[in-house]
Amino acid sequence: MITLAEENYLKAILKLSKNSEDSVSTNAIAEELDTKASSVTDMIKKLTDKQLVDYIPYRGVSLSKSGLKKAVEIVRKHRLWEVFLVTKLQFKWDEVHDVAEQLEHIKSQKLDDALDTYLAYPQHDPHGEPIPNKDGQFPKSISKRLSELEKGSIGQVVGVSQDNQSFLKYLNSLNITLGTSISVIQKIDFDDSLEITINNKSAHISNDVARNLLIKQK
Amino acid sequence: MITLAEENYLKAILKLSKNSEDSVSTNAIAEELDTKASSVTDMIKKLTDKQLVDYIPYRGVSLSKSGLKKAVEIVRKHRLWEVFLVTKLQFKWDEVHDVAEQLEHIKSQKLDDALDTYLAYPQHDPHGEPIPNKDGQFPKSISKRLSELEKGSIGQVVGVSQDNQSFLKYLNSLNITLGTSISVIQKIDFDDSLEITINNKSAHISNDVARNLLIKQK
DNA sequence: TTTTAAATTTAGGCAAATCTAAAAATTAAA
DNA sequence: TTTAATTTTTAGATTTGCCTAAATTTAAAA
Repeated sequence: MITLAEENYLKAILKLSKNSEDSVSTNAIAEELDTKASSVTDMIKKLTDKQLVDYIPYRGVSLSKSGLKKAVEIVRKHRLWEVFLVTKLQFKWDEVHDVAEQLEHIKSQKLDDALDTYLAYPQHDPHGEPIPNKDGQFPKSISKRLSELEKGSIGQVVGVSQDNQSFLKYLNSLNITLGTSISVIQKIDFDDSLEITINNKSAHISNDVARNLLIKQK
Repeated sequence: MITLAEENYLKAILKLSKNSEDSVSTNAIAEELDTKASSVTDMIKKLTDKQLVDYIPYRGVSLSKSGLKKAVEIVRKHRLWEVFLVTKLQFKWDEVHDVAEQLEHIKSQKLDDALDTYLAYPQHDPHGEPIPNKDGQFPKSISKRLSELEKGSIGQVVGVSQDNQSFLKYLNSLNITLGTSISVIQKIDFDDSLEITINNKSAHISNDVARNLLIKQK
């Protein structure tokens, strides 16, 4: 049996290895989970015993095959529940995270399947993040990060790659939501920030924000 | 913050005090939760510290006002989720218990409310058990236990007061489900068992079973 | 009313998941 | 290439929820 704490570690490792590829440092996990490095070392040993991760002391951890499968499963459940909350229960896209964080740990294969069917096999969650299918395959991405677009490009917001409350609230304040049309006016070399127009009104956003906005180009 | 284990104890105490009224014995709780009496004593002390129960050593426990509120809230969530699973996700009535047992611990007032609304404020779960409303009030019962009916009475099954898998499977084998028409042919004094007809086919059931069948009389 | 049986509590321990403080290993800097 | 700084691990504790075995209290029986 895999515990709730273990599931959260697997999820964190998956998230971190997405950005940097391959093995993840103890400190990075500690920060992600808001805990201490020593606690992470302890838990990693347990996960190693269960063969959910590969671990070389002082060198970092990576998910094993079964660990990856488990982690993807949790991500899948998280995103399916987010779809449920928004499309069926009328939650706003910035209200779903904490609840989905709990629901993702419910253990029932039958429930997962039934929910997927009920929601008509969605491929993206309310933030535009891809939902892996039953076999753990992610749908092909049709989007780029706003930070990767050329000057003069035009596109629509199809997602975000970070769903914390404060980021989503900031987007709301900029009048950016799913479907919002954005064009790149100017790219500032100095700090990689961007001059853009949002529904034809101009604005200035940091690279940090641009990197987390997923755009489907016109 | 109230833990998962604590919630399960509150629920157990509520369930047990429903049948016998007032204070509940350590042993009864241990049996209900499939644990040891000494563990129960430990936990009861914690619940006492949190003022969720009233406790007199060697004399038993009862729910305090806030403990009762909490316990009813959990029951409410359990039953709402059961309705969801059956009416939206097409679960069978004997498949929902274990999953609802997990879902009942999700903490989100907003979710509870939204689910209730989404399900159109149901008053009974798929087993016919009453669902308390937001304020903890149970709907008035329109049913009697089959064991309480007079010889010659006729009625329809509107619920069961025990939703464990084996009981529900037994009912299925007798062709008893919600809405099934039952009439009492004979009451056997010796063991309080009953001769009945189920959709006009005769059968013999124990008092144990009859006590857990909720009937709406014609 | 003693004695016996049953129920309950206490004492002492264990595993999971965390922490702080100290030690060891790795990386960066002089 | 030593030294210093950073990262990581180990050691030793703590809390939660549970256990077994022994002691205590209450209830039942002789």
